[in-house]
Amino acid sequence: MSKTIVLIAKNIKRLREVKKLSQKEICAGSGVPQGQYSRIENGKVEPSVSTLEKLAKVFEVSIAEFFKSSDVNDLLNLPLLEKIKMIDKLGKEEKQALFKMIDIAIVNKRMKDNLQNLIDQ
Amino acid sequence: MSKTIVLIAKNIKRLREVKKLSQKEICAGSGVPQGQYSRIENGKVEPSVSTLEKLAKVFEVSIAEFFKSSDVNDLLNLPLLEKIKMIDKLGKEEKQALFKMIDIAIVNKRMKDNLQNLIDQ
DNA sequence: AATGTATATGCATTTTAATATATATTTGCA
DNA sequence: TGCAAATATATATTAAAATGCATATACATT
Repeated sequence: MSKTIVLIAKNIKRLREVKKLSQKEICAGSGVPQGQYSRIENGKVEPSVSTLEKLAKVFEVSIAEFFKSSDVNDLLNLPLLEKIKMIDKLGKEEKQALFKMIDIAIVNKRMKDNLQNLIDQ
Repeated sequence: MSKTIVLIAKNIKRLREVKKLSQKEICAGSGVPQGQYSRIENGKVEPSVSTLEKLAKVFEVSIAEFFKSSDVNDLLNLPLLEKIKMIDKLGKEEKQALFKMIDIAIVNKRMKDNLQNLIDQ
């Protein structure tokens, strides 16, 4: 039982529960047969990308959402962790200043990426 | 040719180029045969989750990375929930400006609707 | 307990990715 | 240009998901 399949399974089940929908409804909206959907929610199969695509549509999320982990242990392996820990030790003002800079960086990066894409097309 | 496959293909190719590695090297590190890897980079196949898992490992990223788009059109088409999440990441000023614009839009719409009602009567 | 609804499982068939292998094609460079 | 490495493609085989369908099991409501 792969870690990733379990992760996908949990995320999909959680999303369905958040929306308070039955499997039947998800299946009607996505075209995925109920039997197969059940197997996916229970991590019995490795759903294909096209299946995930259909499900992402009814859940109104990006497929990336299915792969996001909220498990601390997974985050522990990220190289970023050390940095985050250090940020956490900073004072209130330093932290706020840092976060603002991060935000600006993100926005700028996204704008740059988008511009680049437009140029490339 | 599904949009998602192309997205995955582009992301994987980009990641490899960033790392300046050959397909051969990626394949040695991941266990994915070179032929198959080539097909993936060219959007000829829909890679399975377990294949993506292997690749994510050598690229040192989360699988979610493969599904992220920096295309403006895709950002515009993101499901509402995703958009809200992105808004949430914006800086204070950007957020306030955005909310003001949304308010104005709503007010305008309401005025238009009311006018229409008066006309219809 | 009985009934209806939701979810899980079983099974045969179809479809498609993964693989191994070989080979063709492109690309970079001396 | 010509060679070598990198990348793309071809084919046959294997493995696993998708599907349709049937049915079993769990869950709730009266």
